[in-house]
Amino acid sequence: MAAEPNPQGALHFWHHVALDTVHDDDADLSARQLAILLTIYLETPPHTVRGLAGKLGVTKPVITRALNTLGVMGLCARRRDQSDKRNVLIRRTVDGTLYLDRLAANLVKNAHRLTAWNG
Amino acid sequence: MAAEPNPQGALHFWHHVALDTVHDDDADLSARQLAILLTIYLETPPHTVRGLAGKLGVTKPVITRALNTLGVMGLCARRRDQSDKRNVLIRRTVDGTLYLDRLAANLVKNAHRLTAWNG
DNA sequence: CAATAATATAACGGTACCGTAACGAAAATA
DNA sequence: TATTTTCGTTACGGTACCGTTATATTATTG
Repeated sequence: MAAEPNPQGALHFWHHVALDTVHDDDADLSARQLAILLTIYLETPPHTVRGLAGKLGVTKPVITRALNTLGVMGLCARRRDQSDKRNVLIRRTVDGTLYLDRLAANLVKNAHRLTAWNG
Repeated sequence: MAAEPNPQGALHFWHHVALDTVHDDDADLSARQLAILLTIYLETPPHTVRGLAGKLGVTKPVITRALNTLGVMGLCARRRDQSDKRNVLIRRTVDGTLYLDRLAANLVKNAHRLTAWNG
């Protein structure tokens, strides 16, 4: 097998990850929602609506709506910033951590396909 | 750096890929649509609505709607099966190939993050 | 204190998805 | 030939997203 990731392997990798994601319908997040969720969990706090909107290059209502959905799913939570009450700070949750743990496991499980010359 | 893919690296990898995907809004495909597209391009033809529905574990109208969207985007095309005119066969297109080429390049570009111990 | 700016959200119209159910066309079967 | 089965699509009601615009709340500035 090849040692380096290659385009063909990358597509097979993505294919299996996507099939797993679709199959065990954990939560059908859009690309934007997932990008927001990962930003919250991987980048250093604090996270605000404005900050997330700027980082993703979308408008603020997009972030508000995504946080509504993610909040209902229990994947993150909101809290008023007490030092500047215009701000809303986004907190992580246990369920969100578990969700990303499952996603990470799915990725690691399929990672070997990246370097395969065919699949 | 670590030699093996690990959960933390996997999430950072996915984060960068998602941000790239959101930023250059090539086409905002859902997880299902992308799974369908990859199945069409990576698995051996012929592909039918029923076959795709079974493989992804979804209903046929889901496939029909996804093919409508992918067709409008030019990422795949439909053709009547002349030997059994109830069937619709899904064909690949040049634009679909180019789209997946870009996706693969994005994945390969970020693949090194999978094995990083932190990001 | 009054006026302005900044923040997040709500409201609006439009679009697209979902699952279920019904439908027409074609094939298989009796 | 008449009936049943299979296949893909359409229709329906419901939900959620999008971008734009307007609003309420809070800070800041004059």
